[in-house]
Amino acid sequence: MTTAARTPALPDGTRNKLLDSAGQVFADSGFHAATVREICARAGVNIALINYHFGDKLELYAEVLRQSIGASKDALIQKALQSEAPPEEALRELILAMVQRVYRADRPGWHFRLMVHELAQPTPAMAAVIDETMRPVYQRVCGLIGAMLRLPPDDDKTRLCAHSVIAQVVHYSHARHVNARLWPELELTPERIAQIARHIADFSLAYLREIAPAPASAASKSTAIGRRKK
Amino acid sequence: MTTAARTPALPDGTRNKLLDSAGQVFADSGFHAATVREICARAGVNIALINYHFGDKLELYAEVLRQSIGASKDALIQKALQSEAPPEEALRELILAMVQRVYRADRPGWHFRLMVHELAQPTPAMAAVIDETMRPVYQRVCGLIGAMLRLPPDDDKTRLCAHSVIAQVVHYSHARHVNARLWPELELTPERIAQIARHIADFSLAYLREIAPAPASAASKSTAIGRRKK
DNA sequence: ACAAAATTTAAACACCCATTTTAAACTACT
DNA sequence: AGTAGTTTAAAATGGGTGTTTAAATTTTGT
Repeated sequence: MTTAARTPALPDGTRNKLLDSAGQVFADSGFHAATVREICARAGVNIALINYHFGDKLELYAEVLRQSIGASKDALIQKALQSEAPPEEALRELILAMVQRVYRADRPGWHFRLMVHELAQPTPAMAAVIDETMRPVYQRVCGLIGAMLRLPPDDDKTRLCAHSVIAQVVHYSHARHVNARLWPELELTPERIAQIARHIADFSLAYLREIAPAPASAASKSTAIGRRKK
Repeated sequence: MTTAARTPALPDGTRNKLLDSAGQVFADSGFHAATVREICARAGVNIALINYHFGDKLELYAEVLRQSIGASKDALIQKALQSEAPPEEALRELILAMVQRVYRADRPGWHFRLMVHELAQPTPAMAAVIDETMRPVYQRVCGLIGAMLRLPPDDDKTRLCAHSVIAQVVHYSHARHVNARLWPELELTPERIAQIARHIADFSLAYLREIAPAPASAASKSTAIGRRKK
């Protein structure tokens, strides 16, 4: 009945213009405050097109979110997720990739702003976003930490540590405005970003090494941690 | 013109009922999505009263924010801020106070949810909120960590560590919905909250002790020798 | 007690938004 | 040619919004 959403005939048609402008407007104002008029105006298309292509506003939002998820297949993250390095190094790689991703505001800038809106006012679509973009990273972090602590990935201690690591990373994204006011001198040069990632890794690994059981056999790595035991 | 906002005659009049329900509704939905009808309904008063007492919706919001700032004189936080204990213990106290404050959903819970909305869509009022409610805590954390590391409170390393500590605390508030999905088994009993606070303190102090310079006098703590310098 | 002021009420106002509908053009393709 | 898919424009609808009005009520001052 009426006109259902159809698959796009042209890959660069008004449908994509709609998706792009919708991403910006939703990121600026959130789902509720955003208006289809503003979206269509910024896309330079007619208002009726949004109904023709997507059915209604909510479905458009869901599609934007889906696209945002798809774009979140970040190359750095994917590479870090599949690293074969020992847990400690793999965790360092993953932290660096996450921090760099959080701070890359140039291209797909509105992805993270969308996420902050979702935190404030969750929509039914957020569950999918969490499952598809955050859970893989979360499980990987739990897996790495579990390997270091010789604990199952879903152990309480493992998860608490994983949350501590992730918290430090996303903090620089979620609380960006707060940080900007509390620490205005902090410039986000690439070197600075790398330094932050290194700090988070150092900060976290200190505790993980402290409570990790002593390795059974002498590790091949020259990391030489053995001296401190609680 | 019309009827301007007046000072309340009674400390427990409809004006305060309005302020209270407005705080909840604004925290739930944000400024835009919140409706004056919902606010008045929850307060059990007539719709026109919001105009009579505050002029309009925006002025009501500003008043709520002002009250939220004033009410942030949390007893636990204040006590922890003025602790005379040695830095390590004082930091533990402060972390516990912050975590407990974040998770006390019954009474002043909506302050933080208001903050999340401000993160997503900052209003000019946020700067004042940061200065009056967050900066004192931030400076105290920097001071304590600086004392442990023998570094000035505004040193880069000090601030990075302070951000790491604060990030872990506020993460359980900001990313509450995400955590609820990634770790649904996590129940927030008082014991659990205390455990989380303890974990954050342990997690953080491991690194702080590791890089802290050896105390001049022989202390009970085991100090790491890890000679790390920039 | 009585009048004036403050407060509350119910209803309506005026506006904006999303959605749907209408009808007419434009575009391809057979 | 025609035919179906696509785009445009405009209008109407229905619902929700903040705000206002004018009367009713309560409180206050004297």
